[in-house]
Amino acid sequence: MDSDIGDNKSADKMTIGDVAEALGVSKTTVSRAISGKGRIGNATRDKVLDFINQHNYTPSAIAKGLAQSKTYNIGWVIPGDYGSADLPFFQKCLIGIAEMASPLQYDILVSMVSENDISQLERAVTNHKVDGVILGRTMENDLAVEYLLNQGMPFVAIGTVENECVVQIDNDHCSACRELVSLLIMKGIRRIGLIGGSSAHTVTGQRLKGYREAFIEAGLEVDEDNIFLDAEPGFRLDKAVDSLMMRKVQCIVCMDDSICVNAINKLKKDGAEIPSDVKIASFFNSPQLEKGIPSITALNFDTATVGREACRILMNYIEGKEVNHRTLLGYDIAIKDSTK
Amino acid sequence: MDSDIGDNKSADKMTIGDVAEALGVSKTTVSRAISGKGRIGNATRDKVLDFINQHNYTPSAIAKGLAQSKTYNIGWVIPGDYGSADLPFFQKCLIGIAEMASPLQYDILVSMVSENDISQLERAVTNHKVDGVILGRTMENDLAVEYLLNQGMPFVAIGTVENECVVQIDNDHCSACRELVSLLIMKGIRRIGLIGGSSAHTVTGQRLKGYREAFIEAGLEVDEDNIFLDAEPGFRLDKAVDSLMMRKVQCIVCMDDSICVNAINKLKKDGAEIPSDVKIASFFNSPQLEKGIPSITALNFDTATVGREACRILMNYIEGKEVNHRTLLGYDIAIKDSTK
DNA sequence: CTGAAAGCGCTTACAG
DNA sequence: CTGAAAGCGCTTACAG
Repeated sequence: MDSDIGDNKSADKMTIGDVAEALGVSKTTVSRAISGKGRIGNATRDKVLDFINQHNYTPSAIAKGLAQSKTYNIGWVIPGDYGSADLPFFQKCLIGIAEMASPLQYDILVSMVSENDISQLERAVTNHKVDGVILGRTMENDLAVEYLLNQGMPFVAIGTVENECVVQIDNDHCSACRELVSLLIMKGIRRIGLIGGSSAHTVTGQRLKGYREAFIEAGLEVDEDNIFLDAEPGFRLDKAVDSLMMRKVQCIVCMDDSICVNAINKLKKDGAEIPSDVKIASFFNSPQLEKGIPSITALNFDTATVGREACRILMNYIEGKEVNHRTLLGYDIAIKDSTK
Repeated sequence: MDSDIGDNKSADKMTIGDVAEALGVSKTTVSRAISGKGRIGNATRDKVLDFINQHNYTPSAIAKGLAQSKTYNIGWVIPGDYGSADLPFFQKCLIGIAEMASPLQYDILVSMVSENDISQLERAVTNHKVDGVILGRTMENDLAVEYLLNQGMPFVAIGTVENECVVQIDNDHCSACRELVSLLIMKGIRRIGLIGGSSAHTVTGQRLKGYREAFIEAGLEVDEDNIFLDAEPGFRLDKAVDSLMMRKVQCIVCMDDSICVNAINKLKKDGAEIPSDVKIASFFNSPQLEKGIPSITALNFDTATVGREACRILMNYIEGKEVNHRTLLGYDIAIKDSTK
C-alpha cells in the first residue's frame, strides 16, 4: 500500500537521452547536473535533479565506466580451495572493504585462486573488469603478485612481501607474536612448542619470526625441535602434539585458531588437561577459542579494519596519489585461562 | 627466463581497432573471429586468432557488455553483519558459484546486506552492474526479495520463499531434520530439546517444521516447552540449555553448528557429560563438530553444490530459458558418538 | 551557462 | 565471406 503502485514500476531502461529529451536540454547538461562537473545554472541543475529523482533514473555505471575508461570495480582475491575457504578472516575483511568501497560507488568482484591456479584473477584483469585489486593473502612465491606486477595493475597485498614495489598492509604479526611469547617467557615458561600451518604463506614466516625474537630478546636459545610447521588438520598436527608432549613442553602455541582447536581436541582425546598438564596459546583468536572451556589465551586483530584500510589505500593508489609502501596494524593480547 | 621478456610487457591498451588495422581487415571481421558468430573465412579467422594470441590482445568485457546491454556480472548477496558474516556456508557456496560462472565468462559482484539495509544491493542493481542476482539466504520478510521482484531483476534465492514468483533452491532442511529426529525417536529418545537461531531466517522455520513432523509421524505430541528459538550466542542460549537440562531432556538438538558449539561449551562448564548426561545432535555439520570430542551427530549438506546449482539456474534464467520454480537438494546424516 | 560532436571499445543488422 | 555505419549509454574537450 506504499508508493510502489504508481508509474515507477520497472522504470528501468531510461537513458540519459530520455531525460534530456523530456527536459528539452542536451545530454551534456544532464550529465553535468548529475556529476557536478562543469558549469551549470542552478535552475537547470535543480530541474534535472528533480526530474531524475521523481522518475528515479539512475545512470549506467557500465556506460559511465566505458566513457571514462574505468570500471568502478575492485578485485578481491581469496583462496578458493575448500580447506581455507571458510576462514572467517576473509569474510571479516570483506565487510571492511565493502564499507569503504560502496560509498565511493565501487563494487567488489571476487576471484578465487589457489596456490597454482590464478585463472579467475587473470580473467578479471585481462577482461578489463577491475581498476585495482586487493590480495587477501600472500604466498611465499606468489603467482598473483607476480602476475599483477607484470600487468602493471594497481594492487595492495594483505600480508608481507619482500618487494618494495608491492604496496602492502598487514597486521603486525611479528611484533604481536613476539610479545605474546615474551609474556609466556616472563612467566617462567621456557619450553614452548610451536605448531604452524603452511610455510608457503608469508604470515607463517612472520609469526615464526616473532616467536624466535622473543627467545633471543630474553637471551635464550630457540629449540628448533619445538617447532612444527606445515601441520595439517588430520595427520601431521596430531603427531606434532605427540612430539611436543613427549618433549614435555610447558606450553603449546598454535599459529592460528583452526590449528588450536584441533590441537585442543587432540589433547582432550589423550586425556591431557589444560592448563595443568600443558598450557595453550594461539596467535589468532576466534569466538570458539575465547569462549571455550578453558578460554584460550590469544592474539586479537581487528580484521575489518585491515579490509577497510586496504581498500582506502587502493583507492588512493588508483587515483594516482602517493601511498605508503607498507602499513602495519595493531593488535592486542588476551590472556585467558589456558595459560594460567 | 621464460617468455616474459619480449614485447608483451603490458601490451595492454590494444583495442579491436588496433588489431583490425594491423591486419588490414575491419573491426567487424575481428569481432566475428573472436566471437565465432557470423560467417567468416577460415583463413581470415585463423589470421586474426593467431595475431591476438601472439600479441595477447583480450577484448574489454565492459565494452562488449555495453554493446550487448549485458554486464557479465552476477550479484552475490550475503549478510554483512559481523555476527553471521563468518558463516562458512556462504564461502563454500561462493566456491560453487565461481566454479560455474567463471568458465561462462561471468564475474561475481558481492553485496553485503543486513536485515534492514539492502543499500549495497540496490546500488549494484540501479547502477546496472549485474545481469542477475543470487540471494545467499532468505528472511521471513525479505527486503531483498521484495526489491528484486519489484525491479524485475532475475534472481534465484537460496532458501525457501512462499512465493511462486521466486525461483529458489534449498537444501531439503525439512526432510533432513525430520529424518534425524525420527532416528532419535526410534532409539527410544522422546524428550528432545531444540535450540534454534533467528526465527527471521526462513531456514529456521524449515528446520522446525522437520522437527515437528518427526514427532507427528511417530504419533507423539510435540512439547512446545522444549523448543527455544532466537537463541543468541551469549545470553539466551545458555538459558535455553539450563531450561532443557532442568526439564531433563534426553537429547538437545541444535539448529546449526555455531549454536551447537556454544551449547557444548555451556554443558562442559556445568560439568554435564555428553552423551551420558545428555545427548547432542546438530542440524548442520562443521569440521569442529565432526572431529570434536565427542564427535557430534549432525546433518551434512553439500554446500558447494548449492552454489553451483543456484548459479546454473540463474544462468538459464537470464538467458530466458524455462527454470524450475523450486529445487531441493539432498543431505546425509552422520551418526556419531554424541548420540550413543 | 549550454550544446553539438567525437569518443570510450565493442556488436550487429544491413548491404554487397 | 567482408565491411561501413549505427548504436550501446555515458563523458568531455571544444565552441559559443
